[in-house]
Amino acid sequence: MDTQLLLAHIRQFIELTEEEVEFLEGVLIARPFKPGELIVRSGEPARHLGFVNAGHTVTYYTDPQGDDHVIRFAAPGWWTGDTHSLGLTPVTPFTTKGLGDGELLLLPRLAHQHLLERYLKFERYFRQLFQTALVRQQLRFVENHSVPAVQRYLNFQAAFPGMEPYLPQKYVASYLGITPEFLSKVRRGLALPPP
Amino acid sequence: MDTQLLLAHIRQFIELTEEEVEFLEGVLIARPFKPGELIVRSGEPARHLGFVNAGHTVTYYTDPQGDDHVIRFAAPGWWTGDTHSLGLTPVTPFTTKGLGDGELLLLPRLAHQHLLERYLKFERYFRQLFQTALVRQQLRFVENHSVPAVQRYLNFQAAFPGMEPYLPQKYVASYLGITPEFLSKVRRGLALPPP
DNA sequence: CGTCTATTTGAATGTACTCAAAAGCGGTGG
DNA sequence: CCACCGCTTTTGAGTACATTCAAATAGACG
Repeated sequence: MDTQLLLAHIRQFIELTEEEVEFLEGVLIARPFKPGELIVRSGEPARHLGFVNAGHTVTYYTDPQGDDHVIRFAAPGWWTGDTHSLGLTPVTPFTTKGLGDGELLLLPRLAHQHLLERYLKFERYFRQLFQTALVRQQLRFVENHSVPAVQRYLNFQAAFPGMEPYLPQKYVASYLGITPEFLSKVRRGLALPPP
Repeated sequence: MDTQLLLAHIRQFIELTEEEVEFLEGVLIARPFKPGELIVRSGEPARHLGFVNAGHTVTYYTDPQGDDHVIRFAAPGWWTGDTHSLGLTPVTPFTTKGLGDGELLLLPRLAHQHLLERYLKFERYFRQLFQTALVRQQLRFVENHSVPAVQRYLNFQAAFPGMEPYLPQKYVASYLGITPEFLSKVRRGLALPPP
């Protein structure tokens, strides 16, 4: 199991001892995935947080009408977006799906709890993770009410350079908070603005 | 200084020793506020996280065009929404304003850092705070693209019962992601649906 | 190849916005 | 105490950004 990416990520925030690394590697589960494979399903009780080792993933919420709403994409070196999986409630309303081939490191919810109890230091790591994610999410929320869709699409491309080729457009549309049809028109408008 | 509300809030998540309580009370700053008073201003370097002891507050982001976008309201017993204040960057784009008379307990950014270094346990408290706030924010984000404004308004009333009388409508509108004019029309529509 | 899903395109529609102006409300000072 | 001033809320007309519905086209997969 290759934990290099994850360890490097953690070490950006806290220092790690041998013992901590070993504990961590003992509870992580390597989980390869294939294109379109559902890794964490909405409505399932077995939950874990995923760290992307290779490939890309999308995490989305399925609303009561059955429509999917993308919470976040993840590339190698990122955690997937299903923070709900770590919470107290038995089932998550989020689904995480593989895009293309790749591999995830799964941190089961219980292992996460044991990790935090045993090595309090990890609280700091996750605190910082959630804190920055929260601020980003707040700003993204504001953006969706103050910036038109075309600009949001351009901002998205600037924020995640090189990532778009791996993502189905319907998910990009959902991430931007618009319909796939409208994103198609937005793209057409950007492609031929001169006439 | 009355720290009862805050201590009770913290004790929902972690246990506190005498020493920790004393340290905390030593760094907190009681800050009464008057109607409309700006407590933490957008663009200012001096930053702190606020806990509401009495009254209500609103925290909003001011975009480049000068429009305000409400991130969150706070009632007694809640933290205000300016989590950005705890981050690394020198200035916050968020403003926190008093609604009516009230009092805030301010936790300065540096004191927050000392608190976390000295008593690692508080990392757990804030981790849980941010984690739940993040999930709520994610769900609120989705709601804004899957639910029409009228329903969002009703959801808002259900989620914060009894709070609306304290809040100017223009801020409620901003919280819902609509214009004040449109909220006015939404309310009129709800008031007289029979004809 | 044939099927299934994703994307594109177009027309009609709607939800929410902009702009403008009037009415309401609260606070302040004469 | 009341009149005035500024800000919030209401109302209306016209508009626009984005959606829904429907159908054609393009791609991916077995």
